[in-house]
Amino acid sequence: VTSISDVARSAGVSSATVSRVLSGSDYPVREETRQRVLAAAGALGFRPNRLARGLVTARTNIIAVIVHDISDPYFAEVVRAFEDEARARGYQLVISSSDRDADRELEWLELLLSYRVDGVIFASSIIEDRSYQTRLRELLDHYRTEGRAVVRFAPHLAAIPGVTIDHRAAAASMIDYLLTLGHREIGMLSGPPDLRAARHRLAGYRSALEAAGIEPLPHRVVEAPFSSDGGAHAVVDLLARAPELTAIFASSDAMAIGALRPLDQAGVAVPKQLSLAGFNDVGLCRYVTPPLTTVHVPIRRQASEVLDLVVARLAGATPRSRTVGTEVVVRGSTGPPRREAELSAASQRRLQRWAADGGAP
Amino acid sequence: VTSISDVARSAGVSSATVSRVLSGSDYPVREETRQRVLAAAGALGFRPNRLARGLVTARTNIIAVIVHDISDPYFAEVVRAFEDEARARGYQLVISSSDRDADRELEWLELLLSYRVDGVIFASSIIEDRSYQTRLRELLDHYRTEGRAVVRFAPHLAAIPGVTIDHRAAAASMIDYLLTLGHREIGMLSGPPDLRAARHRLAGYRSALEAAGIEPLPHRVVEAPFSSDGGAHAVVDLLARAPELTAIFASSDAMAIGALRPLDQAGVAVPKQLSLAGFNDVGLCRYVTPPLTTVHVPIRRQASEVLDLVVARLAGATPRSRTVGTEVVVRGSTGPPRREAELSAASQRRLQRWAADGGAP
DNA sequence: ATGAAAGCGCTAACAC
DNA sequence: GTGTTAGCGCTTTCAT
Repeated sequence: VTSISDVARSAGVSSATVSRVLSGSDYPVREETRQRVLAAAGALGFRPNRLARGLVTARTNIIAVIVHDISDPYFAEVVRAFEDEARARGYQLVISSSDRDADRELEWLELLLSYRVDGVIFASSIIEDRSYQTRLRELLDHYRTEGRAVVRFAPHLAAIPGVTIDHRAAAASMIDYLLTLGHREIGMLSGPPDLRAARHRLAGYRSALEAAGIEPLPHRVVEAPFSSDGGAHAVVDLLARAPELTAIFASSDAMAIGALRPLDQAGVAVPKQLSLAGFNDVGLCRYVTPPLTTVHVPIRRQASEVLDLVVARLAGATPRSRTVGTEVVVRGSTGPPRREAELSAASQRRLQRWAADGGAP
Repeated sequence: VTSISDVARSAGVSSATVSRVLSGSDYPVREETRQRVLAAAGALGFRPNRLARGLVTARTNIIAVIVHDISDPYFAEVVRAFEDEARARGYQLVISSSDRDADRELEWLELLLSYRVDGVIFASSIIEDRSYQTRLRELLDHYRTEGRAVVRFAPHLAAIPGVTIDHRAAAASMIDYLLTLGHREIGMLSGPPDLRAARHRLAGYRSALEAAGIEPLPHRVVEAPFSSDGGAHAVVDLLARAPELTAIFASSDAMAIGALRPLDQAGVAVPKQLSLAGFNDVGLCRYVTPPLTTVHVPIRRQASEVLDLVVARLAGATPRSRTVGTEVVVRGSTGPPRREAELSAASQRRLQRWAADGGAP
């Protein structure tokens, strides 16, 4: 209701002076005048209108982050990290779940552009879809020409600068660890094949096995959504196809945690009869039973560096992409392989029954 | 880069006409003219500047939601629900984690006001702090006079319309259920006492016990943060003080899930030796071991109704608050009480040791 | 049905 | 060091 000219009148100065004081400009203003403005603004409870400011400066101090699904614990942690880092740099965060829906994501990017957000962070892996990528490139051109920052936190368009992990190497490191434990029959709960991150992790699984002289058998991999539900159903499928497995690497912690449920129900002891590992190291890994061995991803550091890239881009620099390291965190869900060649027939039956019962707890 | 006047020129009409066509106004425009405008806008790839629009209409189509911590699985689900509901109504969502920090929350409210968000949803329980509440009321007055919507999803200022659950009754219903199972020594892992939701749940616990003729003993309640970490440490404390407990009601699922860890480590079988129940029914409850008995909260419905309130407020109505029901969901973490009076000395020692080891998994 | 013009609240030249 | 003024891109009277 109260505008800059009200403050100006009240302080007996021009609106330009008020703006210079209140916008944090480094324009010289006499100390006494400055105090008068500040006092008037305080007395009037003045809040500058950010829309008006954004309209003239073409900067909003808003950064958008696009994730697949904010309700996924991993993304929730990621968003939180971004929020803290953004705040520390004076930016606000807008979030959006794309649900891995290409159209929705594009629609969002257009909308964000019309809100003149300063930058967009892709925290979700790129969707492998031709027409999406073409449209995407067009939009990104708009962002570029307007001097807005586009940065990636996940494997996305290579042209976008970003701070990512090496999903392939990270997955391979976990497989290497399982090999060290003595496992040879290792299966994988892979993520959605249209997501680059999922494909990279799968590639890491395969290459690590090959490097150890083990053929990566197709029936030992099953694809599912990155969710607990996905993991729960997928593990039943996988063990039906490949009862010889002594270890399973899940492409996400959520999947691994989901897999624990039917295994527990069917009396398959983890890690005694079957080792299970996840990916991401969400906070929850420490709290499930057994605590989950997983690939630790340094989310906060990654987020911090991503924000640095955003700031650099906005300052006109052309920063280079970086990769941050991951490491295997050993907890209770992995151990040496069991001696028997196959999971007991009884366990297998119980697993099937669990699935037949609709996966009830 | 391209503005409404570019479109106007290209279509051979005035910018007013373009605005009328593109802003979805119901102002009459000849069909042929409308088509010409649409074609020109399409050809130019025109995106209206939302800041400019917001500056004149004083509406941004942005709704802010304030939660305590987006990385908490419960709030992550809540935010997701809001996101979907907001999108369905043509609004965008800005989120903010207040971390239960009064100053930060107030700062946010000011900032949101300066961004001219159409509404604010308090998804987090009010902080019991005098000076905070005074400042809060002032700010809310600003929101009111500017015709912006402020709605609550959690127990907050009673003056704010909202859709909430009855935390007291919900907690009592869980205690009633435990009583039905035969428990008499029931403890509680309560949340932060400065949060109204936590206090309401505690009150429900007490009143349910009293109604059953059981004195609610103070040493059977321990307060902790709503997190898994909080629950893990608190359960150790609680059982040290009250080894006679046969059941524990945790004020949040995260706490309950956290509590499972030390219990498992110490060999305290859940529910055989100790029943454990949570609150909220986050997706994860189904996947922990054992699956968690908890109070189901209809988040999506609640979120949907909250958005309805927001829309109603923005339309000038003064909708009334509503309460939605909750229900006890029985899963595997609760059962009849054990026969022994106390937890075994060995278990107690192991619990202590777990804590002494720094709560390592 | 359409256009001209006056702002919305702010910043950024430019003048003094 | 301070004030004047011209927009930023849009919506909205008010004419016509």
